[in-house]
Amino acid sequence: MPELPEVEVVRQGLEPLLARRRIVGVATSGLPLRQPVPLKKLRLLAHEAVVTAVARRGKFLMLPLDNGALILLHLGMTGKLYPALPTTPPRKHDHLVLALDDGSEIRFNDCRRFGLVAAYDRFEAAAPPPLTGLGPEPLDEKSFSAAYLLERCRGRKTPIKNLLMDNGVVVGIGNIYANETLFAARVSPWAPAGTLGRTRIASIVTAAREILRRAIAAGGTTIADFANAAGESGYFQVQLAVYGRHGRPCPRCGTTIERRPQAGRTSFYCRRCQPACRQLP
DNA sequence: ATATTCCCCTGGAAGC
DNA sequence: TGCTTCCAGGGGAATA
Repeated sequence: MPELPEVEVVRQGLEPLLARRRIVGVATSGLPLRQPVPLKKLRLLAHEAVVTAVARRGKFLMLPLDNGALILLHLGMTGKLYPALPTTPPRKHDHLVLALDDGSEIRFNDCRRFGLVAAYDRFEAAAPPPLTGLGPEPLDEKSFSAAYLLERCRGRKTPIKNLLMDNGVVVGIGNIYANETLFAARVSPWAPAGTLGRTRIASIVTAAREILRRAIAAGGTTIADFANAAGESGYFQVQLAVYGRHGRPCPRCGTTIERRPQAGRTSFYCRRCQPACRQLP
């Protein structure tokens, strides 16, 4: 569920609770997430170590430790992080508990278990496998530029939406924000990437950045159950133009929003604002 | 190499 | 009311 804005909102909420805290205990549910949770390695690397920061790369949360090690978290579709006291009753689907030196705990809860908890020692931490090969951060104007995206699209027949959701091209854009970005840029999700000219590509880059920024400012998008570190919902969903709005009027032209499957996910679009085959510069 | 298809898992909503 | 089916913000492996 969480895309870049939601992960960033979690990061912001988690930082004051976790940064500069010493980890004094680690516990897990024993159930595997996307991969098994490396309890022994976590205990070896994290016990009595201080979390120096709460950082983000794409949809990954990074907890660098003062001994050079790194804990990596990914929320998958349903991952949540919440603070608790040792006396707080555990919730169903808690899979990791970090006990801190101030007597509090940070718990990782993930109903569908598509999330990830990984740990890397000081030598591995420079290039943890899940982070290698990731594309630029979309909010970084230098690395995620029109020139960059144009180059990545060149010669590609794959639909632009698939490419936008490819974390090797640009990180953090999932199904919601890919749909919203393409609507804002007036580009069909099925447009072959290589057919888009500089103007369209530039609109996509600009629209993506603008929408992600606004979503972060709104606390993220809560469709079913996204919550920040304080357990609060986001409210960007009220600003969504097309995602989940099939059968309702396009906010720009009034045409009924349609939905169609695309590459295993659902695309929402306005057929009038985002005509399928339009060659533009 | 590149592009769909399926699968991991649980639970809520919609359909009958 | 109760049962069944479908669907979901991600990502990677297995197929074409």
